[in-house]
Amino acid sequence: MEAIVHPRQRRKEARPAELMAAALELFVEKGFAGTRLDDVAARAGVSKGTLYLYFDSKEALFKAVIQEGIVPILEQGAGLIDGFKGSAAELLRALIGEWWQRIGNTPLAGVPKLMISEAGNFPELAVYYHDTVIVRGRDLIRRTLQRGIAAGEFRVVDVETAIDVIFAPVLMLVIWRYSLGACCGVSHDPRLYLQTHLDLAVNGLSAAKERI
Amino acid sequence: MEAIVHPRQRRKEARPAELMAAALELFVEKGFAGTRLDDVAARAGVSKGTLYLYFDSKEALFKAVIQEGIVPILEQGAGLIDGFKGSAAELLRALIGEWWQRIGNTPLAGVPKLMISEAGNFPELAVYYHDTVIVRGRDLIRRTLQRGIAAGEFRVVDVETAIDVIFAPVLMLVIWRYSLGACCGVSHDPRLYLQTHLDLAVNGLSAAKERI
Amino acid sequence: MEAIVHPRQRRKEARPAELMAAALELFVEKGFAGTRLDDVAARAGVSKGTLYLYFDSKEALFKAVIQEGIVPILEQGAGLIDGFKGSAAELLRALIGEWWQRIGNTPLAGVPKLMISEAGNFPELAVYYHDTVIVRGRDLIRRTLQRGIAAGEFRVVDVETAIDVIFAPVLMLVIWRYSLGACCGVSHDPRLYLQTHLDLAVNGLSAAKERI
Amino acid sequence: MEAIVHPRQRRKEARPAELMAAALELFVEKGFAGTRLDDVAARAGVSKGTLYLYFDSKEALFKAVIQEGIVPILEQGAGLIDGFKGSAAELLRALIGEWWQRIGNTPLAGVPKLMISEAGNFPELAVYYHDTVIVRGRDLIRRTLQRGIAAGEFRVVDVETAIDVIFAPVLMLVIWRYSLGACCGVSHDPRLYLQTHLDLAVNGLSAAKERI
DNA sequence: CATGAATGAGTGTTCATTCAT
DNA sequence: AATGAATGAACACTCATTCAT
Repeated sequence: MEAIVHPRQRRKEARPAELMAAALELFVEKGFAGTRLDDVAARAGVSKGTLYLYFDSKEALFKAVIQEGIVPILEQGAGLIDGFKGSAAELLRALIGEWWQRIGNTPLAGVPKLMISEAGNFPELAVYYHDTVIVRGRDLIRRTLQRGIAAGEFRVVDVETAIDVIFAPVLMLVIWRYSLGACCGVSHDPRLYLQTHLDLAVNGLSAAKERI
Repeated sequence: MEAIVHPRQRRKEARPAELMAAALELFVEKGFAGTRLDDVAARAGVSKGTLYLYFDSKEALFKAVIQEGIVPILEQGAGLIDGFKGSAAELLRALIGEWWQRIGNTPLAGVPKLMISEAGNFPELAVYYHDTVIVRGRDLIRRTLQRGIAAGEFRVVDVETAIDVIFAPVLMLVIWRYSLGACCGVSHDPRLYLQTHLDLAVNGLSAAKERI
Repeated sequence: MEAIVHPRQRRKEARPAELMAAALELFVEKGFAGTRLDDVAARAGVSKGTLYLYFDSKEALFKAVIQEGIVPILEQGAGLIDGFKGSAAELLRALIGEWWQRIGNTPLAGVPKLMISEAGNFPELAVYYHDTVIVRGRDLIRRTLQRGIAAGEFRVVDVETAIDVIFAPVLMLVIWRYSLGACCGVSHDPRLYLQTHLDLAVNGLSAAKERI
Repeated sequence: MEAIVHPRQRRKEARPAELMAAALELFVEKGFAGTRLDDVAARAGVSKGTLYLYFDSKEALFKAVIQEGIVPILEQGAGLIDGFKGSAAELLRALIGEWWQRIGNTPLAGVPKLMISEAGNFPELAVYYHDTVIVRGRDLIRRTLQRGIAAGEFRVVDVETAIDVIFAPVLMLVIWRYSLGACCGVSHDPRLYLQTHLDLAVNGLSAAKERI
C-alpha cells in the first residue's frame, strides 16, 4: 500500500530504464561499435562511470537494450487470436494494428533495425531474438493465415513463405524510419502505409476472385 | 598495339575492385565502425598500407564501396519498361526478376542492408544513395503501377505508398540474408519467396475481382 | 573556507604544467616530429591517454608549450627600464642579467632553440612568437640603445641592426646549450660568457674613444 | 682530355648532388623527422626508389647532406691567415667576409640551423661536425684574436669565450634566415648586419681607448 | 550512489624501405 | 639506372573500463 515513492527512490529505480532508453536511441542511430558510452551517459544525464553501476559492459548494455525491448513485445496478445471473433482478414488487421500500438509507434520500433544491423556481431543475441521474438511473431501470422485458408477465406498459399512476405512491409516501415527516412526521402504516413499494405495483402490473399 | 599488359599493371587496375569487394563483405557483416582495415586488407590478400594507395581513408573506402556498388545497379534497364509488350503484372514480374538477376543474386545484394545500417553515420552518402538509387528504383515501380491502373488492370491505389509496400518484401529478402538469416532461422528459397510475393501482390493489385 | 583540496583535485590542476614541462624537454631534445607522445607521457609519469584529457592533439600540446613558455617571459620587467637610474651601459647589463635570471637559467631557455627548429612547421605559431616575444624583447634593447645614443654615451649606430647583433650572443648561449653543447664541445661558464659579451658590447658601443 | 661529357653521364654524376641539395632544403625547413623522402624525391624530380640507389637510408642521406655541406667549409682559407698582411681587425673582417662568400651567401648557410636542430638526434654526427667544422672555425678566430692581443691592437680578453661571442651574431644571421626570418619579421640586409657587427666587435676589442 | 580522472589496448594512418618490372 | 607498387613497423589518437574520492 506504499503508494508514495520518494523521488530519489524513483530515480534510482528508473535509472536502468533511462540509460537503456538513451542507449537504444544511440545504438539505433550509430550502431553498436559507433556508439560511445560517453554519449550514452551524456544523453541520460549521468556520468560515464554511472553506467557501470548498472551494466557490466557495453555489450551487457546492448543485450539489455534488446532484451528489455523484447519484453513488451512478448506481452502482446497471443491471446488476441484465441478469443477473436471475426474473419481472418479482420484478425490480420487487428494484429498489425496491435503491433503498431505497442511497438511501431513507440521507441521500441528501433529494435528491428538495430537487430538487423548487429546480428552479425552478436550471433547468440540474434538467435535469442529470433527464438523469442521472431518465432512467436511469425506464429501469430501463421495461425491467422491458417485460419483464413481453413475457412476458405484465403487462397491456398505457401504459408511459411507468405508469413514473411506479409510482415516485410510492416518491418520496412520502421526500418526506413530509423535509417534513410531520418535524413532523406518522404516518410509515409504510417496509417496510410499500413492501410494500403493491408488492403493489398487481404485482397491478395482473398480467395473470392477464384470463385468467379 | 600494346596487347601485352604487365602483371603488375593488371594487378594495379584490378586492386581497387578487389579491395572494395573485400570491404563490402566486411562492412555488411560487421558494420562500418566494426570493420577493421587490417581485416579488409587480409581478406583482399594485401597489407594494410596498400589500402591507402587506393583510398584516402576508411571513410573514402566506404563511400567508394557504396558508390561503385551503385553503378551496376544504375546500368540496369529502365529500358525494360519502354519496350515491354505485356500486361503490367508481367512487367512487374519482369522487373523484379531482373533485379534478382542483377542485384539480389550478386554480392551487391549486401548494399541495402549496409546502407540501412550506416545511413545515420553517413547522411550525405544516404542522400546520394537515395537520390541515385532509390528514386530511380521507385520510378520503375511507379510507372508499372500507373500503367496497370491506367489500363484498368490494377485497382486504383495510392501509388506512392504502394510502391514501397510492394518493394518492401523484395528488400527484406536481401536484408534478412545478410543479417539474422546468416545465423539463425530458415532462409527461404528466394525463388519461392519472390514467386509468393508476386502472386500475392499481383492478385492484390488486380482489379478483376471488382468487376464482378 | 574550503581550505582542503583533494589530492586528485590538486593533481588535476598541476597536470597540464607537468605535462608541458615534460613535453618541453623532449621537444627541445628531439624536435616536434621526433618526439613521441608515449615518451612525453612516460616522462610525466602518466599514461598516453592522460595527455588527451588536457590537450586535444600533439600540435595543441606543442602550441601550449610555446605559449605557456611565453607567459613568464612577458611578465618580466619592461618596468625595469622606466625607473632605471644609471647609465645605458648599466641598463644593458641589468636587462641581460634579468633575462638570465628569468629565462636563461630556467627550463624556458629551451624555447628559443625549439622555436627556431620548428618555425618552418608552425608558421602561425612563429608569427605569434615573433609578435609576442621578439618584438617586445627587441623593444627593450632598442630603448636602451636609444637612451645611450641620446645621452652621448653610445656611438651612433644603426639601432635596428645593432639590437640583433647585441642580442645574438645571448641567444646563442642557450641555443648552444640545447644543441651541440649537450653532446660535445666546451660549454662556457654562462656568467663569464655574458660578462665577456657585455664588456665587448659596451666597449664597442662606447662613444668615449671618439672623444680623443 | 675528354672535355665532352654526355648529358646522361653528366646527369648520373650530378644526381647525388641534386638529391642532397633538395634534401638540404627540406631538412632545413622541416627538420629530419618532419621531412618525407617522397618530398625530397619530388623536389629533385625523381622517384622515391631512386633515392635508394644513391643513399642507403634516410639517415645516410642526412649525414651526407651535413658532411658534403662541410667539405666546402673546410676548403676555405686557413691559408688566409698565414699570408695575411694587415691588422688583426682587418683580418677579422676578411675572415668573416670570406665566410659570407663561401657559406653565408650559399645554400650551405642552412647547415648550422639544421645541425643545431638535430644535434640531439644525431650525437655522433654532432661530434663529427664539432670536431671538423667548429673546432677549425674557432681556431681561425682564435689565431686572429691572439694576433691582435699580442700586437697590442686588441684588449686582453678571455679568448676562448670571446671567440664564441664574436661568432654568435654571424651564426644568428643564417639561423634567423632559415627559421623565423622565413615567415615573419624584418630580415636584415646581410651586409649592413655584418658591417654593424664588425664595427662593434672591432671597436669593442680595440685597445686604443685604454691608452688614453 | 555517483563522479570523472586515469588507464592501455586497439585501430586508423603514415612513411621509410624493398623489389619486381 | 629508374620506377612505383607493396610492405609493415611505428605512432597519433580513441574509448571501454577501472577506481580513488
